[in-house]
Amino acid sequence: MLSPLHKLHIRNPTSLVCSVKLSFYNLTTITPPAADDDASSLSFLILKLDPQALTHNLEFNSVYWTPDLVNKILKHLWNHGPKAIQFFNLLERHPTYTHSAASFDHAIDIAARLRNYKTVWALVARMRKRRVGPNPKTFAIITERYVSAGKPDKAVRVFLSMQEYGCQQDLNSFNTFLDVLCKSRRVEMAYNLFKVLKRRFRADTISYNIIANGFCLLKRTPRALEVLREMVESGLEPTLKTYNVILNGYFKAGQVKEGWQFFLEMKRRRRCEMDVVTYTTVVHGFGVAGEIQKARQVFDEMIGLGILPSVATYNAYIQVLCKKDNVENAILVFEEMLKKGYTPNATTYNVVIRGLCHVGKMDRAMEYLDKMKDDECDPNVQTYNVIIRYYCDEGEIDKSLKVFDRMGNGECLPNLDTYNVLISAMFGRKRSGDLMVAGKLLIEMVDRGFIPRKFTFNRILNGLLLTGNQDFAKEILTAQGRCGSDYC
DNA sequence: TTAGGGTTAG
Repeated sequence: MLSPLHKLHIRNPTSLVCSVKLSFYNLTTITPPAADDDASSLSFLILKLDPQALTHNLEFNSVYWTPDLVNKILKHLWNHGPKAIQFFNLLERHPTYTHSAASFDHAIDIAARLRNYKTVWALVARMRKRRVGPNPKTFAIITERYVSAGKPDKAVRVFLSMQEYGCQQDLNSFNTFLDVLCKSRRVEMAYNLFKVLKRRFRADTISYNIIANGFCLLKRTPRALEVLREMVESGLEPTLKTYNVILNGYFKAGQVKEGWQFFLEMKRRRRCEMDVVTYTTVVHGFGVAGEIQKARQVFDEMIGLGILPSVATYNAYIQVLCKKDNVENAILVFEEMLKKGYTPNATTYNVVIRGLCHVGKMDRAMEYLDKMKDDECDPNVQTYNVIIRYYCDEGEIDKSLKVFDRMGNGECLPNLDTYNVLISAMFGRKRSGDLMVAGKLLIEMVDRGFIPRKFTFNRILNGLLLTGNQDFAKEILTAQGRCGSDYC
């Protein structure tokens, strides 16, 4: 059955609205699960229309809304937070459809990323009122956002208050929160909390692995080993994952010799089986250290032992070949991967594209971008960012703007990095008009909920005042005013 | 989304 939304692939907003109305009115039966196309067409419509127009044009009662469709749309609108929240709120007034817990979680994540905590807590309250949450995942999201916004103390308070919101706390939520702190490099804080609460939550191997991995991320392998000693003393046995954490820790800290010794030790002790993650860690570790021969040897060894490489293994191997060997050799491995029947993912393409860009083969990088579409592997924001960045570095601003336009027309919205790279590039080239483009990009990014650095505002404002463009400078100042109260 | 391996470039 052809989706009723199939006609939405029209880039002209006016005709788009008409086709939506027509197709929605024709809709009488229950639609099949949301196709990606439906989600992107609806996202495109939501982006084009202001909320009022949306209420009038989008026939909410006629679309067969499902949590799956709503989640897909929220994902599409990830880099346009204000629109995503408007859409979510609009749909919340729907007469029959009610949001799922997962959709609430998405919306909460988006609001928290915009640092709009008032909305976050309002959503939590609504979630509770409708009896769909909040759940441990909701709190994982909220605490993670507080930590990454530089408010780890607030995150701890939120974690400790979970029960007041009717959300049960257990070892899982404890471990999740420890991991949130560790991943944001607040490892000491995580460790202190761990010491205080480990008895209450009956900390397990996973808790210790999380803390050890945190210290490894900080390249503090000795501290990680200390944590594991503590673990053994408390009567818990290390697992393969524990060993993989330490192995990775050595390589991350640049202790290649120690890593290799540890790997041999794991091999020697038969009781410790090794898996694809172990091998991927070592291939990547040697590669990053520039020891390509060793990386290749370990890669071959794993195949010889019958341990199947995963797509991640190939990605790691291809990446280090690009960086420390030769992009053509990396492409040979990419081709070999295809021959063996693997399906490359966006990361695979991204590392190859980056490799090509890095040696100035921009045309071939663009070919791979097209190839992604043919292979039904959607380019993501990182894909575009790499190409835009390298075009900018080469001074090919017009080409990078062309790629940027492709994003705007397609299914991938630019993120903070995209805007920062483009705006900086506008200052590298002393051409009249560039300042205006930079200013327009700046306003667009603010409208989409991104917060530019103060430096960026000042740079553009100074330029505009020097060229006597007072009116546009005022517009920029208004945009700056919309950046929130805790802006600095 | 209870833990371990793979994305930019600096």
